[in-house]
Amino acid sequence: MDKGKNIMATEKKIDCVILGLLSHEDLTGYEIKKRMDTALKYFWGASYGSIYPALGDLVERGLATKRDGAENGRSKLIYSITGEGRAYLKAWLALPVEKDELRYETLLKLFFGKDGGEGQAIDHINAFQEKIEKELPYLLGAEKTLKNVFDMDETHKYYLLTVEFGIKTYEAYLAWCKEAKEMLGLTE
Amino acid sequence: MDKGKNIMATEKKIDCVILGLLSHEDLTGYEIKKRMDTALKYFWGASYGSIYPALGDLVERGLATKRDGAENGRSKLIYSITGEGRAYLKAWLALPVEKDELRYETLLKLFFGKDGGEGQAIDHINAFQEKIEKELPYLLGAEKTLKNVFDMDETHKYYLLTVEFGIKTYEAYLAWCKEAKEMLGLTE
DNA sequence: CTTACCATGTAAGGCGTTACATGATTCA
DNA sequence: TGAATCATGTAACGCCTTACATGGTAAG
Repeated sequence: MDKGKNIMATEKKIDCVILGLLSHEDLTGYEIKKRMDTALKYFWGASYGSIYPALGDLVERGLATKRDGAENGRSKLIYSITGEGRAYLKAWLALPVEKDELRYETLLKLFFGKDGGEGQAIDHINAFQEKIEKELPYLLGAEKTLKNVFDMDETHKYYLLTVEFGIKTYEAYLAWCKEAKEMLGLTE
Repeated sequence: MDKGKNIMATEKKIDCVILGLLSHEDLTGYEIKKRMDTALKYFWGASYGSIYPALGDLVERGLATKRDGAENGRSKLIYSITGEGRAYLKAWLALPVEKDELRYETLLKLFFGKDGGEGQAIDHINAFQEKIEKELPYLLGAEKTLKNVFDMDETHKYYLLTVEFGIKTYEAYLAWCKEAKEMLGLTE
């Protein structure tokens, strides 16, 4: 229940992500979801079903505040981080990382690939490759954009770091796809 | 509820992993867990709390059978895959991959790294790097072993494929760690 | 003799997704 | 006028981990 130096109750990751986003700018739940689907998508995801309840919690616990930001009849709730929220975020950032987790169904299917046959294994690799090839350009685009604002905003340097991670791993994935198909092709 | 060409009720991944392992050899629940903690650990994990109940289900559904394999007083339940189990596994392998998912808390903390400061960001990167450096030798060892049995057993070719994936990505991770620290060091 | 490993399981609870429900506005 | 996007939320359910509970054996 208590992990030693950890003073924080139970840092739910969703809370931390939201607070992190709010620490940069005020946002609506909808906008938070959009950030998750773009900037964070390569290493973290969340659905409305977890975002909205979390926002309610955050406000209740005094880590964020909610205000009405309706514009010409379109209802909108804008959230801001509080001082306590910033303190909470800072405390979480100081804690060591608990878990980095990768769950690739593609690798699972490949591991048992013998039972499905070579052609099927290659199909799975191709599907994987296409997905990566489709996403890589977005990362490359983000890299270019971010490098231009490099010394305009410190925040972007950290963002760039995660983009570089995505690019490097995606490129490694593509190299693997090529090799893997060759390996399978050799013995057919 | 129904994903088109998918005849299978709801292919729970845990069932598929277990069937996959059982398709290679008969195993106890304990041994299945060990496989997950070694060979599969780089891309899939599971706890006893999910393995044992799943094994029970599999037997109930006729996809596996259970037999007593007690040895000198040590109780042991050995599971085997059935013909239906093999058919189920084959059907699952033929379906397209639904989701490959990566959740790296390290990247999350880095994304919001500005709020924690440069030193902290570097600490997180170093911790990540150490973890990778500790695990890479196991993958390299597995690679060597597998390459020796390459044409002895077709099954091992597929296993090798996943090991190569691990090696390639881990090497990319290490390259990124180096670059990331340089990037942070530059502007201090 | 005690630590590590072998071995099986359950119960509670956490965390999150999917699907549902609703409704306004903007753009083509 | 219809589709896409903006916008907020709930309910059901699924899936899994953690912690608990138990007990035998092998090795040092």
